[in-house]
Amino acid sequence: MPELPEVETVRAGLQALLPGKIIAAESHDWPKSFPNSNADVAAFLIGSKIVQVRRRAKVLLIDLSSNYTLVTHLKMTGQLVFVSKTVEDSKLPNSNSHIPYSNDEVRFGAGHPNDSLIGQLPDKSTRVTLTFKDNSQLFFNDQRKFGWMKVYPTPEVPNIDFMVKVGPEPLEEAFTPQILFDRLQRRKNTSIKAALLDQTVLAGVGNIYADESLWGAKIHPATLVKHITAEQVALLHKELQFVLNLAIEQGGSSNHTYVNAEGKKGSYMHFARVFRREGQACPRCGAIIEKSKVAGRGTHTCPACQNQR
DNA sequence: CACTTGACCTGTCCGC
DNA sequence: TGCGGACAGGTCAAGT
Repeated sequence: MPELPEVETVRAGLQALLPGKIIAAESHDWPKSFPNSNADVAAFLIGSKIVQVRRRAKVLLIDLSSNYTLVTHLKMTGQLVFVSKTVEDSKLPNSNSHIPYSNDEVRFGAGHPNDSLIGQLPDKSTRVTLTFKDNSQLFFNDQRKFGWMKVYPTPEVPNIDFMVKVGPEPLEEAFTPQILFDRLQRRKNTSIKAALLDQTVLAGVGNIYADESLWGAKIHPATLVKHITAEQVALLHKELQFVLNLAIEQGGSSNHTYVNAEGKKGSYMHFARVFRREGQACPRCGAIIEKSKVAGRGTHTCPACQNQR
């Protein structure tokens, strides 16, 4: 589910709330969602304080005072929900209120199947629960169970296989059009869409922003990398940064309502030009947007202004 | 090595 | 209302 902008939105929100929290307990109901052993958890998590929340590619890194890091991948349907229960249900002015929590509750991530469950966590999709010393909680919900949380010694994080292989961050200054061109050369004989989705080429791009940036650059997603010119790559570089920055500004994309730390909803889908807009008019040329399959993924294109070679 | 496909899971939607 | 199949914002392990 989440791509770079969504994970970055989650990171910023958690960074504003978690530092200083002390972990009092951890529980999980699905071993693959939290593969570390209970003994490890007790030793590395319990009693440690959250120092900071970082991000690399689509991975969240929660650094702890114990010099361990909680590494989290949300995959398709993962979300992190922070709940600070500062008002007891019984103390609410109206005890029948359907708003059992204070405004401190913040829900991060997109795609939760039922937003009415706010205030009723843990729920069916809750895989991991962290309870802090002040009784606030962090829930890792993940309907499809693809995501995971693992604990690593902080100094070893850069040596995790994924971290070693993952490509450059597309929004860092060091990321130039030339670097994008060079990185793409390792996937010369595949489609540009498959190359963009390959995290070893470039970090953080997924299905939405691949389609959106390729539309911006007027490149058909099925175009082979070897047929794309340096000029096209330069334009794609620009469009990637534009789309990712806009999405971060909008708090990410979501088809279900959610709010980030500032109380804003993720509204990039409002700005999407092709993604999930099949059957509608291309905002650039008016042709009808089509949906097909490229690199095994649902792919949205304008048949008129995205040329294929 | 590079590329493609299937697997990992649950839930929803759509056609019969 | 039920059932089968396709599909969903991601990554691995296999296969060719």
